[in-house]
Order: sequence, then C-alpha cells, then structure tokens
Amino acid sequence: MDSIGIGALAKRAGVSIDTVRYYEKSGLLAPQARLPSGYRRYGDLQVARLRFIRRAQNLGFALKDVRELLGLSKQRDVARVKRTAEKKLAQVEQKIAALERVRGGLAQLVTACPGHGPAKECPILKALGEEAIQ
Amino acid sequence: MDSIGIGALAKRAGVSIDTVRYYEKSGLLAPQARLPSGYRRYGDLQVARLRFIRRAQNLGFALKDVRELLGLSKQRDVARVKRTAEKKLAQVEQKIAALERVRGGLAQLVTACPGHGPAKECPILKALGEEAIQ
DNA sequence: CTTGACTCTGGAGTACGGTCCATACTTTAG
DNA sequence: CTAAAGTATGGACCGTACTCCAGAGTCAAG
Repeated sequence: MDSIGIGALAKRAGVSIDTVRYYEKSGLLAPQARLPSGYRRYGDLQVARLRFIRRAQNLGFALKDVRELLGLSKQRDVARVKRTAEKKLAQVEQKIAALERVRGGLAQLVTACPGHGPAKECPILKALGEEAIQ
Repeated sequence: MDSIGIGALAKRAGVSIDTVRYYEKSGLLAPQARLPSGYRRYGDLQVARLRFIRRAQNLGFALKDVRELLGLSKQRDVARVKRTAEKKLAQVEQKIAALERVRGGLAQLVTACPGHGPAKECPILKALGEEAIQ
C-alpha cells in the first residue's frame, strides 16, 4: 500500500496531527480512505493538497478562501472556474495594493528617522503621535 | 474642564465605546481621571494616544506590538523604535513579494484559460490538480 | 503475546480583537 | 423634576485557527 497514516502526513506537510483533523472537520482535506478500525489513510494527492493549503495560508488566504480555491478543481463549469479565478486575482491585487500603501508609510518613516536623538524628533513617533501617515 | 467622556473620545477616534474599554483592559489606554461616579474622563493626550493605536494597527502592528511601541516612546528609545519599524517593514515587503508571485501564477492561468470547452483543457484546473500555483 | 507507539472521538481551552447584553446608576436638557 | 441620553460593571459570545486532553481502541516490532 502506498498510503500513509495521519502522523506521517502531518510530518510530511509540517503541520500537527490536530491541524490535519481540524482541516478535515473544516471540509478542506478528507482522507483517501479509512481502515476498518477507523484509522485515516492518505495518499500523494492529500499530501499535495495539504501543502497547497499551507502555502495559500502563508500567502494570507484565510481557510475559507483556501476552501474556495480548492473548490475550483471540483467545478465542471469552466467559465465559472475562470470567473472564480479572476475574482481571486482581483482580491490578491487589492491585498497587494493595500500592503504597498502600508509599505510606503513605513518606508517613509524609517528613512526619515535618524535612529538616535530626542524622541520629539523621531518622525515615527511624531507620525504616529500626530497625524502624518499616508 | 477640557476633558471628555468615553463616548466623545470614541467618536473622535472613530472606534466604539467597547473598544476603548477593551483597550483599557488591555493596558493600552487609561483615562486621565474618573469622576466620583466612576465615569471615565479623557484629555487630548488620550485622544492622540488612541489615534496612535489605530494608526499603528492599520500599519499591521498587533496590539502587543502597539503596546511595545508605546512603551518605547515612553522610554524615548528612538533606536529601538526605528528597529521595530524596520522589522515590520521587512515583514510587509516579504508578504508583498509572496503575493506578487501568486498574482503572477493566477494571472497566467486566467489569461491562458479560454473560459469554455472541456474541463480537462482548462489550465486552471490542471494547475490545481497538479501543483503549480505558487 | 506483550509492549510501546499510534490513532480514535468528543469536547474543552487558548489567543486575538473585539462585540453585545443586562442591570443599574449618573448626567443633562427642557 | 422628569425623561432621555450616557455610562458603569461583569460576563457571555463571536470567528479564526488551532491546541490539548482523557479515555479507549489499534498497529507493528520483537
């Protein structure tokens, strides 16, 4: 058999066993099969899927977003798949734009701050304390 | 008296009264004083501090980071304030870079997908079925 | 067969950042 | 003075994403 148990799966994806079970409960990752004893068995597809989940999460997708992304592969309607992907792309772009604004504010402050001297001259504290960022 | 109540404070900072009390409980914002009745009174300093908290939060600082920043500003430790901001900036930049990779992958898929035809020829489904999305 | 490692289930607990509620008291406008 | 608006407290509850636990059953090696 080329199937593995929950412990091995967890190890291969770098998550905890509890997390795997939590994902299953959340409808993200079902085992390939169960032994008569109830033990979960997983195959390569599940390993890939679990890694996909983790990567998406690391990129800032909430689990419900991940569920949606994964749902794409189940849809037969190609047009709808494309629309969903486009929506997700738009969301990603929005997220990038928001983070770029944040970066701009932070970068400005960091370059303006000498890193020493009296606090009243620190532009970071000034900006936060008064009204500058944006 | 140039002091205001919790409702006015909340309004001036654009948060809810509950949030103000939550921040107080979290050690972020104490009232200037209390009336004999127990009513909280706030001054300009508290308004500024509350706005500081909100702006820092908008820049991606968690409340515990904000607590740290406020502590640093009290200590007038400008060097550490700058380092904290730099660390946060680096985190933001990493996140942007990762999202840009995702955007690239998604954009490629969206433009390659005809939006019709058999599911097995949809590059989006292909990519998800395998493991292309970075 | 025994032992130790592994896994099962259901449920509780955690951390974050609030939000809402009941009940009671205070302040303010008219 | 009265009524409406504001505020107090303590505690429950929310969603997200886990994390831990008890008690019981299962599997794999020697």
